[in-house]
Amino acid sequence: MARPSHAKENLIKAAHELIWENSYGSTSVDDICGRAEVRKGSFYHFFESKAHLTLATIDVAWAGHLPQLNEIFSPLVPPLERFRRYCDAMLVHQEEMSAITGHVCGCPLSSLGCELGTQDETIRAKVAEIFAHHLRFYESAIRDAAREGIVDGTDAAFKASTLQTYIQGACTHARVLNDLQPIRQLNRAILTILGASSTFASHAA
Amino acid sequence: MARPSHAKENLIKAAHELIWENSYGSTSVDDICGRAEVRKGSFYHFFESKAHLTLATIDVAWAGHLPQLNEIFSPLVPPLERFRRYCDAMLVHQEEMSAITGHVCGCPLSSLGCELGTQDETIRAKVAEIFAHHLRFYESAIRDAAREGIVDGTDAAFKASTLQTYIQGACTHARVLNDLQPIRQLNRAILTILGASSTFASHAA
DNA sequence: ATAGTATTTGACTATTTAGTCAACAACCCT
DNA sequence: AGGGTTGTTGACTAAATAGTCAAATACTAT
Repeated sequence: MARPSHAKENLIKAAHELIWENSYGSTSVDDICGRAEVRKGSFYHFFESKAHLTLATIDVAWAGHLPQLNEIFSPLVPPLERFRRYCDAMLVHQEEMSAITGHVCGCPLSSLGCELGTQDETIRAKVAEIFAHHLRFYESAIRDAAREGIVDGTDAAFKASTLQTYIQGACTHARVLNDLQPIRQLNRAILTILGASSTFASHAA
Repeated sequence: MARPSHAKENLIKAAHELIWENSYGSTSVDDICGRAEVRKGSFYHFFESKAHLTLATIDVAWAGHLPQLNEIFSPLVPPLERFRRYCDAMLVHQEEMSAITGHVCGCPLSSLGCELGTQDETIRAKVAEIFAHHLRFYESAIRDAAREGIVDGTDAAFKASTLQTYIQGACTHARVLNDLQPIRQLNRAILTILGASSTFASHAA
């Protein structure tokens, strides 16, 4: 071992920020190196290519996100409150990014997956895999809610995937409209989709 | 007047296809010229830049789409059937593109708006404007359905925007998963969101 | 202290990219 | 028929881009 370095993590952080704020296509290796304050030689010391760095970026982001998901979707939390907290956290996150960048940025994974979905199969598959993980959180919350009689439990899998589609739509839509409204309405829409009355919702919360 | 030409429309068609199939960022002016079989000088004779061509592409696509929307969402069509036809048309469209390209391509407007939302305000605004038009179709269908007692009519605007968010999510999600499933489930999910029982749905259809 | 290893650097190449331009060609109108 | 206008062409520039590499450097472990 020799010479400790923050270059690798700086590059990952810079890439994550730039791609999220702008796009994969408009973010050059030079841009990433510039923000990370790392020279290009170091970039290629740590990563084979921009695509490889992007994969690492996804891994690191997911590793950082999972503990939060585990906390929010903990079986100890009442099921509808899990969604409420999830939506709250997302709104806070989006508001922060919006304040920093001046734009609503949406979901980095979703935007990236959409942009590269037809072009880079490795990245597409990784994004899809992480979405599959999310689905399990939703599904188990729906089943728990069904057990408590708060929502109809038939076809929890369909409901979960409907929720996921909706959540992804809210992020995309917010970015396109440059307006946080779709994310503000997220929890309400989720309750609508689940067929849980808002009375129930405030009851659960 | 002099010298009739298909160059302009060829360029618009090529740009639309390439950007939809791949992405804005990965589609170069040379790519577009190549597919359109038009030389670069002609490109810049008709368009100031790639962004300007893209704007024209959106305009042309929307002009071509509007008549179909008017037909599908005609007040003469029973309201829930409008959505059913809309979903059917979308699925057919997506299946065609998927067969041609080998990938699920999603909604060109949505993908483009998402990719450029934070970068090109002109394009973002135009995409948002077209989405606003769509919203009116949804909203009027919901109101008509409410008048017939098929769905709850309180807050039709919220329901319409929820639908739009969902539809956009389905397109994005289908692209990311490279799977038509979210689009196949679209109509069912729309009925769920509207709170119309599937019995009602098949009744209306 | 120093040997070994991981990291850093900046200068380098080759390719792709957007965009320009002056000369040329085809068509319409009169 | 031929003048004016519009469209076409290909060669051009300048900038951006991904990626390479050999030499230098700084740390760690012994």
